[in-house]
Amino acid sequence: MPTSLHDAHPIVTKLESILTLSDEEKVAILSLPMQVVTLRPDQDIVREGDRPLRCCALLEGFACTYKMTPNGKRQIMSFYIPGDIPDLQSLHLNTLDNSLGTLTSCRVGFIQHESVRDLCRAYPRIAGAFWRETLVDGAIFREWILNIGQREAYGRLAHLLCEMVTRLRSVGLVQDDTCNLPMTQGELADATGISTVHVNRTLQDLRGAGLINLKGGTLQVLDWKGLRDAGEFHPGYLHLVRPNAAAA
Amino acid sequence: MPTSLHDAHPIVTKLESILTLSDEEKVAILSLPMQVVTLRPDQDIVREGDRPLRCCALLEGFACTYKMTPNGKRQIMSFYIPGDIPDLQSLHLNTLDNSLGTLTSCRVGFIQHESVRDLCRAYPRIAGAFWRETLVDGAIFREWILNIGQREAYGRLAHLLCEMVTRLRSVGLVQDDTCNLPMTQGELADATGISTVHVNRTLQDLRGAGLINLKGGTLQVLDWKGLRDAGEFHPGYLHLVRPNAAAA
DNA sequence: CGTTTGGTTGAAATGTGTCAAACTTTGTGG
DNA sequence: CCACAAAGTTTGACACATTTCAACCAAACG
Repeated sequence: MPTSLHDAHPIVTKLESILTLSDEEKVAILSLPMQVVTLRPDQDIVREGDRPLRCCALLEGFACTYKMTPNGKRQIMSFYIPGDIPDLQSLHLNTLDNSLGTLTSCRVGFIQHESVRDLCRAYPRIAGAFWRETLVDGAIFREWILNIGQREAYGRLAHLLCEMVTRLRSVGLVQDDTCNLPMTQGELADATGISTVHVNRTLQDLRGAGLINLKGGTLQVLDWKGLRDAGEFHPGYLHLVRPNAAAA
Repeated sequence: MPTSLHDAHPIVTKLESILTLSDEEKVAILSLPMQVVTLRPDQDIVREGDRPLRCCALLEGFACTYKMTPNGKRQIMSFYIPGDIPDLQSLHLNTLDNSLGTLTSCRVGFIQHESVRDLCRAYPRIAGAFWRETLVDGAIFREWILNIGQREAYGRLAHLLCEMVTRLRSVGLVQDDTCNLPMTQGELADATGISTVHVNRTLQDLRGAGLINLKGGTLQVLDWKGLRDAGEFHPGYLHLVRPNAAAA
């Protein structure tokens, strides 16, 4: 629940799910000069090898980072939801080592690196908050390594669904165990390192077990405990401030 | 090649492989109060769930971060070599979401979080350097996700070996295409998400193809170009300042 | 020198990938 | 609003990379 008008802004909501900000800090963040753009689905925002001079804040929609292998295989490294700043790392890493693309239609806000740097200089706690946000990203990458490396398809997909629901819930995008989850089975496949066909069969298994209802871009969790157990999901790695809000 | 005496210190060598530091900054880093300890192989330094008040700098030896699944499977997320600060993230993430353990006997230096914070306050560029170091860690995690998710065993191991050689070379630990690589096949298995048995067979394939010579904890690269191609290895994601020093 | 740890081998079991086709939904232009 | 195209989902049969189990061998170590 928003405690003030400012909380309505996705970036602040997200930062507040990770730590607490003073009103002055919130205002400072909201005053960042930002160029807001609407993008269509399946569009690249930045590409591997680019040397961007700005960051991209996701305001509405779903996006992902990915890399291609020489043989044309794609690995999705991370899904991004409203409030995330998927390429915050470009602030310190000059050359992007992955591409960032939309999954759905997206509203994004571009912020010049210089503006972010100024903000960080003026408000060291905000600098820490941004740093922390990139560290949580890293924690999610680590969990994905475990997920892909050690779990078979069934648990792997269950875990991914748990993570998405938990993250969406933390920014208020889950109602009644139901949320928007618009990625295609092919995209789920590229994220989990499973073939599209097998994702399809495994989702049927999850449905058959009465855990979920996933259709037409909408996910309904029918049995949270069951899904959590299937994916051995423990939300600690997301480092949320209010983990209670995460557990259904 | 060390350009001054200070470069002899692993932490500075490492930071300088990622960016350039002024002499004053180097001195400041070297003046950090540090408790140096020698640890035995296969010892935990910190564990998942801990809330450490200090960071751990690896001065000598090999270490790794890992997580266990409830069924006792282990996933190694990252290998660490001299100069790395494996749990720098704990500066901003209070609860550790992975364990950190030694692979070999290690010399490590513990630095209080407060000392690091003071240093970051006094030298914003160093704060940026540390931030950058955690971002490079994140970039490596992303590459591992791709490696585990999209490549089969042969390429996966080749890629891992390329990465280790490149990182070791960047801190001066490779001579004549030969370096210390003391992890067991079981550890390579846990890092790549392959069974130990299959790691064994795949290493034999790599040897049979004339790419490497790995025995008794020593790796010799016989055909760098061949190994690089097998693993589709491109070192960009390591964000090294002198990428030339990386290519053999 | 025995014990432990790590490496190697073979055979059988299996989860997952591949290929190819059909079906369903979504989106769009006439 | 229908018709068509495009995109996404579902299905079946088969191939295969990798796992598992179990045993044996080699090296390291106290």
